[in-house]
Amino acid sequence: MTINLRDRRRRQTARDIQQAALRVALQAGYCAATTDAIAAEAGISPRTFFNYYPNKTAAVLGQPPVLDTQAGAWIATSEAPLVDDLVRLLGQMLKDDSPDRQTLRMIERLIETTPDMQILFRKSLDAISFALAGLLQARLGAHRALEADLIAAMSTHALANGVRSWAADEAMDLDGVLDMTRDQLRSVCVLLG
Amino acid sequence: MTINLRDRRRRQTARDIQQAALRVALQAGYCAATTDAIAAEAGISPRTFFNYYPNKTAAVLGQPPVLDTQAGAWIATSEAPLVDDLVRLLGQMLKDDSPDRQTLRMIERLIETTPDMQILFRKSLDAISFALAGLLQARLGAHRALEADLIAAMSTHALANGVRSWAADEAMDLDGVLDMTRDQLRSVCVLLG
DNA sequence: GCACATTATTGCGGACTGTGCAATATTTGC
DNA sequence: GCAAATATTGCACAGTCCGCAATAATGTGC
Repeated sequence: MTINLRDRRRRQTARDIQQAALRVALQAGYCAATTDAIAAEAGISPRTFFNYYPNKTAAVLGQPPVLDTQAGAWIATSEAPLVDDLVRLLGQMLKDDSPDRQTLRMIERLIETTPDMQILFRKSLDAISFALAGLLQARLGAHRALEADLIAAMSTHALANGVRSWAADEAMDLDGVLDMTRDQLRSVCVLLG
Repeated sequence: MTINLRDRRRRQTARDIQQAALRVALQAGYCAATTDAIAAEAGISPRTFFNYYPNKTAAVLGQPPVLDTQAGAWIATSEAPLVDDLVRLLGQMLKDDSPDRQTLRMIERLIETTPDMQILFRKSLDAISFALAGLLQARLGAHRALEADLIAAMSTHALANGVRSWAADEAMDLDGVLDMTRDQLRSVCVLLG
């Protein structure tokens, strides 16, 4: 149990720091929220803050979901329609992550007051996009590398749109996010002819 | 001539600083390239550096092309296929910008050594994506806001792919970039079914 | 329980970024 | 050439982030 217990504590502390960061940032504004103030709010030393997060942005956004490329390798050989496979894969990831609505709402509010945060939010999803692009390239072939990249970027983008709606709408569940993601991708295809 | 002359000097200095920044970053690595070193290389004081660029990233990437929403408003009412209109609009912007192959190549090389730069490169194109999303929403309607966002993101992404190929391939011209952009968008539609 | 190994926390010092301000230099309009 | 506008610079300062070493906390084996 030793490792798990420590890890659990670590994750809890990381979450506490994120909550503190969001509270301070929402109250004082993102730029005015110094790492010192966040550390104070979280009840840790300024130095410890950087043991948990490399920078202020990471602390505010927390750890984004991770796309497990091992567990998603099936997509390379699947013969189901691509959109369905994409949504299935992203759904797998989303449920592993089980995001916290309250936290996401605070992030939402912060983005409203600090539009620059939106770019940082997207950036935090780039790791997913990159991993997904790799999987898609395995499916589509190296000659479709650029397209794989585009589809990956658009899919994570669509998922992010869905998650933001989910955070705002109490009545929505995670499957609703996936439905929304699928709808967006299909609509784009139709619109682009 | 007064304003134009000063402006020309300003733009030239900005370009000089960018070149200096790229030289230093390529030689020492992006992280190790301090703003002081860049200023020294450009022959200006460290303080003057920040009169031209808000930060090191901006200096390295230079000013990205700007999508003129006035000149692109026609897309809202056009009845041509969307892909064609998108490519036409982006082509208009690209030709206004007349990018410098040599500079882009240095950026390319920098991205190769510092993969994080790729994210920053994309981020520098977000302003285009945002402007384009606005135009597309005018065409598609507010109920398609999410899709407009997705199409805008994917289009600028595809254009960036094209420009990077153009920088690498001496035989390619700007129309080739646009052809590539169109091909990518079409392929994505086909692949997504 | 007890000593031990591992890990977490903290303080300190330092390099770097970015900004405001005021002094100085340069350019421009007349 | 003179006065106004603009650009450059030095200086001081707040803030970010990291390396290092000392200290505290926690889990392991006995």
